[in-house]
Amino acid sequence: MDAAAIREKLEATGLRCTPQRYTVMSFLMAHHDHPTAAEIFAAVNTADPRLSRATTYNNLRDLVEAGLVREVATEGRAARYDATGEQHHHFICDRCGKMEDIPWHPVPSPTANALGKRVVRECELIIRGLCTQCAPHRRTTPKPPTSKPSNHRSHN
Amino acid sequence: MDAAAIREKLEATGLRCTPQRYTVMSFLMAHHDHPTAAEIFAAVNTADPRLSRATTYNNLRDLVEAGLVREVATEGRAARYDATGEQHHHFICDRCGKMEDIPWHPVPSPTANALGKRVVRECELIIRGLCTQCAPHRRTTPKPPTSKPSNHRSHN
DNA sequence: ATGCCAACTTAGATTATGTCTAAGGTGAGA
DNA sequence: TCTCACCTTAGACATAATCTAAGTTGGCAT
Ligand SMILES: [Mn+2]
Ligand SMILES: [Mn+2]
Ligand SMILES: [Zn+2]
Ligand SMILES: [Zn+2]
Repeated sequence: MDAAAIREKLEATGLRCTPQRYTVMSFLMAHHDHPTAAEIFAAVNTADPRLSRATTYNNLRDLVEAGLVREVATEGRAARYDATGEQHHHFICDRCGKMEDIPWHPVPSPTANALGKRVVRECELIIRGLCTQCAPHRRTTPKPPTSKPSNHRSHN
Repeated sequence: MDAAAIREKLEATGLRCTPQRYTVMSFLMAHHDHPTAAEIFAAVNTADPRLSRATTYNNLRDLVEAGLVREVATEGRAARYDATGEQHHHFICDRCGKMEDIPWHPVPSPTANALGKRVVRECELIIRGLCTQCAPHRRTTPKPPTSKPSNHRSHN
C-alpha cells in the first residue's frame, strides 16, 4: 500500500496524518509479526528519531480506537487465571472487559495445508461482543463500567 | 470439592499442600471469573493474612506448571498489535511464544442457548502448539528459545 | 496574512504488574 | 533428632503502560 493510501486511511477516520503517526501505521502494515509497542518504538525511532516513546503509545491507542489496528492476545494488563476444570471457550465483553466461560464445543481445526509443519495442541475460541450486563445498554448509556478495563483516551 | 480432594490434587503433582497454596487453589476453584494475581492476593490476604504477595505469584506459577491452573488471555506481559487487514486466526507457540497468523475460516458460533443474552461481534480461534521452528525440536533439545517468553521457575 | 485553538508531540514522573534476592521457616524421612 | 529440599517472605528491582505539564503544529476563521 502506498503513502497516499495510508494517509487517506488515517484521515478517513479523523486522524491527522503526522509523520509520527504515518510511520507507526506504515510499520504495522509492513510487519505481520504482532510487534509490541517497545519493538515498534525501537525500530521506528532508530530509522528516524522523530518519534518518542509516549507518542508511540498515544498513536497505537488512537489507531486502535479508530479501528485501523487491533490489540491481540491480551485484554487489560494483568494475567488472569482459571482453574483448569472442563475444557471451555471464552467470551470477552467489548464494553466492560469481563471474561466469561462458554461451554465447550469442538471447533474445526484449520486444514493441514494452512498449518504447515506446526503441531497443534489445542484450539480455543475467543468470542467478543457484549455481555448480558452490557448488551441491554447498547443503544443507551454506552459509557464505560465505572472502573476496571477499556481505558478510553481524552488526550489531555 | 472438599479439602481432602484439593490436598490430594496438589500432592498428586508433587506439590506440598501448605496453607497458602491450599487457599490459592481453593479460591481459584471457587471463583470462575478469571481473577488476577492481585485480586487473589487481596481477597485471600484480607480473610487470612498468612499469604504474602510474592507467595501468591510463586504459587500461581507452581500451579500453572503443575497443570492445575492456566493463565488466560495473555502470553507475555506486553500488548501486541496487528494492523487489521483480512480477518484471521492466531497460532501461539507453546515453546517460543511466537504469535503467527492463520488464514481465516469461519468457525461455528456457540448455540444461542449457551450465549444467553450476549451479543456476539466476532469469533476468533486461538490455536496453541509448536511452530514450524520449534516442532522439529520436540524430542531433542527442548530448551527455551534463548530469550523472550516462557519463564520457568527454578525457585531459588 | 494573522492569530487562534484543538490536535498533536514530548521528556520525564508515576503507577501497575511481575520477578528476583537473600534470609528464614517447616516437615518428611533417614 | 537432624537434615535438606521445599516453601514463605519483605523488600528491591524490572518492565510496561499511563499521566502530566509544557511546547509545537497546522487548518481555518477573520
Ligand atoms: Mn475460563
Ligand atoms: Mn494477526
Ligand atoms: Zn460487559
Ligand atoms: Zn516456536
